[in-house]
Amino acid sequence: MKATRSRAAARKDNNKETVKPVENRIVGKRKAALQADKSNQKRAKNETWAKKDPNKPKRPPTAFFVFLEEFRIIYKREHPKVKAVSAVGKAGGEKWKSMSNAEKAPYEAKAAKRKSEYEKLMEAYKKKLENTEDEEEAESETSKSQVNVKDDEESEEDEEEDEDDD
DNA sequence: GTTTTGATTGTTATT
DNA sequence: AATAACAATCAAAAC
Repeated sequence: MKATRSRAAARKDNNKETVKPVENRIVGKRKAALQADKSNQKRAKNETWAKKDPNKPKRPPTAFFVFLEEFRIIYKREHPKVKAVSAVGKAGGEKWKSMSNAEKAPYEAKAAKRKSEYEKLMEAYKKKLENTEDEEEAESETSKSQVNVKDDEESEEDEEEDEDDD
């Protein structure tokens, strides 16, 4: 199935996400863009790639994924020999469907919490972008009523660079 | 040697 | 509204 190279390859080809329509509806057959992302970051420094968000908040894990994280550990304990991620995925999916809403409740709750954090991160992320991208600030609100004269202290502290450890 | 793929479902994002 | 894309994972496969 090389046809399903997904945007992962496209990303390395072009920083732009050339979202090409999947074959038909094979949704569960493409991802792995995270690993490439790591390399992309490195490459971004070397090349003019740019367009790489260092701290872009990723989508919050769904209840299923939260459950999977736990299930993975269990599965590995039961099948220490299994090294295929697909195996856990399959088993997890099967079990997930076997669970009742009550069982999924805690996972959904956690997922919901993650979502909240995601939104918050997204907000901060957007703010950062504006700050970074704002080259010229149009100050045209002279006659308008500026109410932001309070205190706009921006929390800029997370600026740790990724150092490579040998 | 580095990059990609594989598999699951749910949720976010875009159209 | 609907559909596409992506969220983790880790080792093997592919290039």
